[in-house]
Amino acid sequence: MGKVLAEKPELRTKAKEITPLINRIVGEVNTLSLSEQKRIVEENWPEALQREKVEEEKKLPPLPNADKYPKVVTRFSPNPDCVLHLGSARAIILCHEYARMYRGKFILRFEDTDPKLKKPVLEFYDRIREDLAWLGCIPDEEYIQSDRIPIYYGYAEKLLENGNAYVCACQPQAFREKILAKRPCPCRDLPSETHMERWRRMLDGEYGEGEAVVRIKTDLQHPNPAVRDWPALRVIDTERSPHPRVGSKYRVWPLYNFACGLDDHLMGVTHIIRGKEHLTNMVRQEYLYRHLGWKYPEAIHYGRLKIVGAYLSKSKIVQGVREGFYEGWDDPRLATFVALRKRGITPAAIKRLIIDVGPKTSDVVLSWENLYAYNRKTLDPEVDRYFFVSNPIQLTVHGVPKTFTARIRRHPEHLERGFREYTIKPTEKGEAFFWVSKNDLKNLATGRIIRLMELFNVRVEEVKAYAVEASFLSEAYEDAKRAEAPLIHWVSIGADMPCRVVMPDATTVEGIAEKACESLKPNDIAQFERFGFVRIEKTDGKILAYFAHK
RNA sequence: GCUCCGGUAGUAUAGCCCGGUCAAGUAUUCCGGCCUUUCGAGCCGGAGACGCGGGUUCAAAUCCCGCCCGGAGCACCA
Repeated sequence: MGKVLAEKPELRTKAKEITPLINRIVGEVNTLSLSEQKRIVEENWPEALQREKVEEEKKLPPLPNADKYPKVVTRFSPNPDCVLHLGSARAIILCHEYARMYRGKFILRFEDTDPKLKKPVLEFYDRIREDLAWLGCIPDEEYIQSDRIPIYYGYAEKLLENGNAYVCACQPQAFREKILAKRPCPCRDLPSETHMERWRRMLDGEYGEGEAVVRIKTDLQHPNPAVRDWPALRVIDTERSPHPRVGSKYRVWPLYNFACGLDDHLMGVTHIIRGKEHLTNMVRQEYLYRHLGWKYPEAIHYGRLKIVGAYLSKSKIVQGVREGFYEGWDDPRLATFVALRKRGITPAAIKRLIIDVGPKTSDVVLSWENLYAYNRKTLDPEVDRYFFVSNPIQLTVHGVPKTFTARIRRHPEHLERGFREYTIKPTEKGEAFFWVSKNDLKNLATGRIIRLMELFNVRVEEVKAYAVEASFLSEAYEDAKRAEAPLIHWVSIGADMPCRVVMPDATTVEGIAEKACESLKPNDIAQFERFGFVRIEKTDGKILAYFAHK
């Protein structure tokens, strides 16, 4: 029914007449058997059974009103008080991606205007730049708000002169009561000369912390009390709380809405992309823009992003690292970019995940599986494969008739990457020794036939606590296939090297890797077959690796 | 409490503005099969969702109303 109307919209007005007709025909068709129906369709409309497949890379929805601006400008504006983590990924990647999509500009702006409560830390300015570079989101321009204080002062004075702002010297509590009652505080209607005078005194240090604040006039009747006459600049005792970059040079510091509001316009930002916790801030800043005769940029407020089991709260991360609960900013339990990088999670995977999630306003709780799936897809064709035996136990094979040479491809689809080669030479008694994983013990029951991958087939004769005895069976892979023997990986004793893998929960797995892992370098990512993807951290004699995922 | 948002399979997303090719598409996950010297990848098949209740309409994931649930904001933080 719907299909008919969709294809022939001119029939819609006659919907009532058509309904019984269609019902009758559908009824008739349904009396036929399924195969009968299929046959008729094949005879008359064979093309109807063709299903086409179109798979395309997911793209971002278009930016609102992008064509109204000569150049799209976005910005990412972190407070340098922590390293960046997955929670920031949405802002960064969306801003950067949209800027690229429209051949616009992507700005990095450090919002370091609170030397007291959210004190910036010098090391993070660079760490944030590094995180961005790793993600491939290099800013076109960079600003630091603590360098721009005089600019903010200039606008403050202008607003004070015009009577669009005032210096409020009320006790915070007294002001609160007034504003909640939708009444002006005593300072609000004082002449602007008085406010200019008070402003001087703020700058001269005659007011202590909390004694005076510049407020932007809004609407006292506004339904949301948080919007009414919001604070724009306050006094901070920078002798006691010096700013890490400019020390105690300034005593009056702008607040978020003032600095951010001014800068977005001053830097020509056309599209603000930030979390929805800033929704009220947009309402507040719109008053500032009105006073200044500016047009507010387009704003997109996306929802919060979480990932199961990981803290994405800066304060928790900072606290955990400072107290030594975490090994550092790159502790594998953390969802910071440095931690993800250490584990071998690629920027490409993060980017695809964020684009997949898009800019919508509802909150999302991501599952790691989604990230892993993208990462696996990126890594699988790229990285080489090796054997790593976790929880090793010794396997002795008896009756090995000759010397075998195993040549194993580094990657099954890329022969040009070469081989790992091992010569298995039996002792005089015909024995050969291997490391195999205790995890495969379930396959090692007595009498069971198993195949050592790319080598030969054996029959398990005896399983002891930390050793397995087996006898040589045959070489041909086909035998193993016929017997439906499990394929397990192995490391030849003597052609091995120790290896430790740090898991995402910071526990470690001890094991033995094949000798060919010598060619791995720090930062390489490898696939340990039947174990998972790992990033190599250290290789001096003993390998240290971090586990990404299966 | 007040002021705003939001709710499609386990997870994420498309569709909603402009009702009908939606008995809801895609990715991942899980389960089977094929292929393959990995439990990986690939291919094929299957499982699994419109928060609830009313209304409007020939027709509702889509429009309207009520409810439920979730989130954010309510700082001299960003």
